[in-house]
Amino acid sequence: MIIDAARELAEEEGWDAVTTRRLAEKVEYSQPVLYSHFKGKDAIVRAVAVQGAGELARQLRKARAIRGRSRLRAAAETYLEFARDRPALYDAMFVQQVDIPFGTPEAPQELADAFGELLAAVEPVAGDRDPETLTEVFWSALHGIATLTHGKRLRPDHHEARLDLVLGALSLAQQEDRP
Amino acid sequence: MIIDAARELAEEEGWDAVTTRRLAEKVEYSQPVLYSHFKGKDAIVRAVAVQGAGELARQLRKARAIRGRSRLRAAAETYLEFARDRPALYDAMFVQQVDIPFGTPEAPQELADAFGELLAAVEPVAGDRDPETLTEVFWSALHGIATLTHGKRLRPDHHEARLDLVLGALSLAQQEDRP
DNA sequence: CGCTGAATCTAGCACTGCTAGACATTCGAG
DNA sequence: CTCGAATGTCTAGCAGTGCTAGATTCAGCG
Repeated sequence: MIIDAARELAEEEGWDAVTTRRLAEKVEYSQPVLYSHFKGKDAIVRAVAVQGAGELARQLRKARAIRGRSRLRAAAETYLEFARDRPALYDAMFVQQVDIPFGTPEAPQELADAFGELLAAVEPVAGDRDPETLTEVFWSALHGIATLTHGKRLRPDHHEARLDLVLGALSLAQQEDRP
Repeated sequence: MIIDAARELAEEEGWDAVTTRRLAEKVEYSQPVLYSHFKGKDAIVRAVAVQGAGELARQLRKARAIRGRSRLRAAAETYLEFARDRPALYDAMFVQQVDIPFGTPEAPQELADAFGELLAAVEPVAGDRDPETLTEVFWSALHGIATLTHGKRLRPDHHEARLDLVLGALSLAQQEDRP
């Protein structure tokens, strides 16, 4: 309930508006109650982030239904749409430095799932390249585009072209298509 | 002087430690003096960011001396080293949402210069791809790697491999090398 | 000397995350 | 059925934040 309220508040007015007092007001409890359920504000943000990762993994999984050549594109578009449509959620997951363990075994399942979905989309085009490392590169490119776009640091009307270039550069098939 | 103090404080203890009071103490003035020179804390951060962009542009320019096939690599390594060695500066420039105009003509010269350096490094390998858009993609990939690495979200011991994959994917030469 | 205007200061506002201690309610043992 | 203990919640407060109003100091100039 606290997590949902925090997420809604962040999505409506941004994380700056998520103060312990406003959050307490929204869940209709007094402020200190939050601290009996979470260690602090960071822990709440972390919980929202993990929940968001589950949501992202689910959406990527749906996109996975689209097979064949456009599967990498489907994953990329899904990822970028998620970042665009849920900016506050994306922020908590990947921008704010909430120290969630990532690579390690004690990383939340939701995060591992999301990465796994990306990996599954990348694997078919990996060729002789290491799939995990290539997925990290794919993810980095998407993350860079997502955050720089959100910060209005890329030309807005070249989004499609950028995506085409990323996919073209990463996928072997496209490379072989080149004359 | 205020800008330098802010940058030093941020580089030593992170942006969280940069409060108007501590900053005032460091420059040996009282707090309100800051507001007669800058509109607010954001303006100070923005000034530090612009200064940082100039620094990045200068380092990229030095790297430009290295010609030929490895020029793209030199730019990428320089960029990532800057992000790694000056994390606070990088944060102000590209992570915190300080609303600096980016694409528009009234963007600070320093930023245009930095982007221009990346563009110059990308152009030789662009082929029939649009150089500006490809530079945006290159930048996004580097930015993604920089921020995800800083947030401990990528496997630390695969940095070189990731860089190789990015350069291999973007450069036409490498593509033609492929059997 | 007297004045003006710029520069600087002290004091304070409304807010933040977080916590100590008081209070109420509920539950289990006798 | 009673009564102590445990649980949950509250009010009040601390130290810190960005920012500002108003008082004060001090230089240069007529």
